[in-house]
Amino acid sequence: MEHNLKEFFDKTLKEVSLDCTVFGFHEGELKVLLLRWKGTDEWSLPGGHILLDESADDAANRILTQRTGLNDVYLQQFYTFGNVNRYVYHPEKELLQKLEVTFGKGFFEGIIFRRVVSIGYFALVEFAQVQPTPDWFTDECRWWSLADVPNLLFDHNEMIERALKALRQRTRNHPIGYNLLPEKFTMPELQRLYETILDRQFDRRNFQKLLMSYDILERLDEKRVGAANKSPYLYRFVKEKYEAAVLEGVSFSM
Amino acid sequence: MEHNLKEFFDKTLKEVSLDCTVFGFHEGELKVLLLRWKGTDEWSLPGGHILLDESADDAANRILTQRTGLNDVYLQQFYTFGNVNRYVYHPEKELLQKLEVTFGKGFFEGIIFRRVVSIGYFALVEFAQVQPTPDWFTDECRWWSLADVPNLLFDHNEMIERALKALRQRTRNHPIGYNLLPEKFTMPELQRLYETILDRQFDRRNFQKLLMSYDILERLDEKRVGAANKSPYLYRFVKEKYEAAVLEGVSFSM
DNA sequence: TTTTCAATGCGTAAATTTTACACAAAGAAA
DNA sequence: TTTCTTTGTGTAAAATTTACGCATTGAAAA
Repeated sequence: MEHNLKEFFDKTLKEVSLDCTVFGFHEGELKVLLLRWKGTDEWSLPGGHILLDESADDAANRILTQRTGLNDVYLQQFYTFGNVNRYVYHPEKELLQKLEVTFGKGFFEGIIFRRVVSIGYFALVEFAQVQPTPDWFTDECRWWSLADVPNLLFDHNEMIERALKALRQRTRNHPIGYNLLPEKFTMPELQRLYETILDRQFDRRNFQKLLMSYDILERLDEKRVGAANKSPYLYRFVKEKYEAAVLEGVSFSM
Repeated sequence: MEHNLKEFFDKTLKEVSLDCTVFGFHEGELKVLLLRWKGTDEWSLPGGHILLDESADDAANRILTQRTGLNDVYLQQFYTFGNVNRYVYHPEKELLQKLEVTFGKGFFEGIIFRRVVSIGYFALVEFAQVQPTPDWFTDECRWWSLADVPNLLFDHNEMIERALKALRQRTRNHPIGYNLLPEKFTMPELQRLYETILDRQFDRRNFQKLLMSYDILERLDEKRVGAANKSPYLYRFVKEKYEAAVLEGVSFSM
């Protein structure tokens, strides 16, 4: 490098992309949004490239909006994936052949399937609000239960694993739920969310005590009716207090 | 994008770099390694590009070795900087002019000073072991006390801030010190390290109790002599136990 | 209509963890 | 020899976290 700058520069990496692990919570399970590539059975995370006049965060937001129809979702960068072999974990060659049947021979020449560095984001969204929308490379976009996620393209299984770790980390230091639950919810539902994310059980009374101590929840005069048991109260986050707690951080110490 | 893939692709970002915040600990202060650009008074973090056959981590290690002479330093990726304006925080234009005096007009054309995404790493090194070494763009490399760091080029001040936050976060969840202290050290020295990183004071007795509870330290039969006070014992990390604690994590709960 | 069953609402005591705190001894410098 | 700074050491109080049981509700089943 020291002797020929331009020569060195030609030997350096010239691509960045970005991939999002979109978490939703439904029927007591964490879900992630996956895309099926055109003419194949291969799935991957939603992702894309950064435009020249766009920050990485803007790009993540744009891509998220395109895939979910939602505008203001919680988005957090958690890791940048820069392994040399991150594109050869899985049978991409066959994938490329299948894709060329759909898109035409040589279509991807020098465009995709070169090695790139990818910035990993995770998003938290309200499951019911999402309109899963495939992109130009894919013809299906749908939720998968975390437990059922198949072998994904590239290093996307590792991405989900790391995203989950980052989500757990965040859950231990910040309030969570405003982004994943509907406006009104019961205390047991909130507890189930925490239990699902952290993969542990908590004592009902201690959980309620701790969450109420954050002073971000308001108990409503409504109850959820319909189930074969005592009707639980509905709660709602007090937005300003919740946001203050997000900024300050809280310790979920169970 | 949906209609012309290649056209879209031309509008996307094509550069990645990487910058390292190298932390050392000396005379009770945290230090960072900075580089002064040739023919200027402008300083920046050490950084560089990723080679085509290299992972991001490998690149960080290579760059670190080049700047410090050290081989196995603790390195951790903490954030990827992707703001649109990350190259226009500071007066780069004048910088470019000054650099062209040194390097020749047009030398950097299309090579540096375009917008790039940069992966931020921080490194922890043993201060006394480092041989600060400038790179091809710079003619000085030296330690700066964190408190004295000047206005840096690009978004490097923000990088250091975030690196410090990440270091604090790590210090709260993992043992630290093996990477920053010499082989043998006293308990008060270790305490000062923690106090410096976390910017707080701790009670001597409680600190010792907590650190010893991690079961990663061995008290030697030696003492540090020379100071005008009672000679403190020397301690050393038990490597295997330290590494186990790094993997498992410990909570620094003071 | 009555009974059953699963889930909810609610408070206190025990255990653990964290914090606060003081005095005697060492060793160089004055 | 005295002074001064820093070290080594343990216990009690406070705060936090964990454990735990019973009466009530409401739909479903009998």
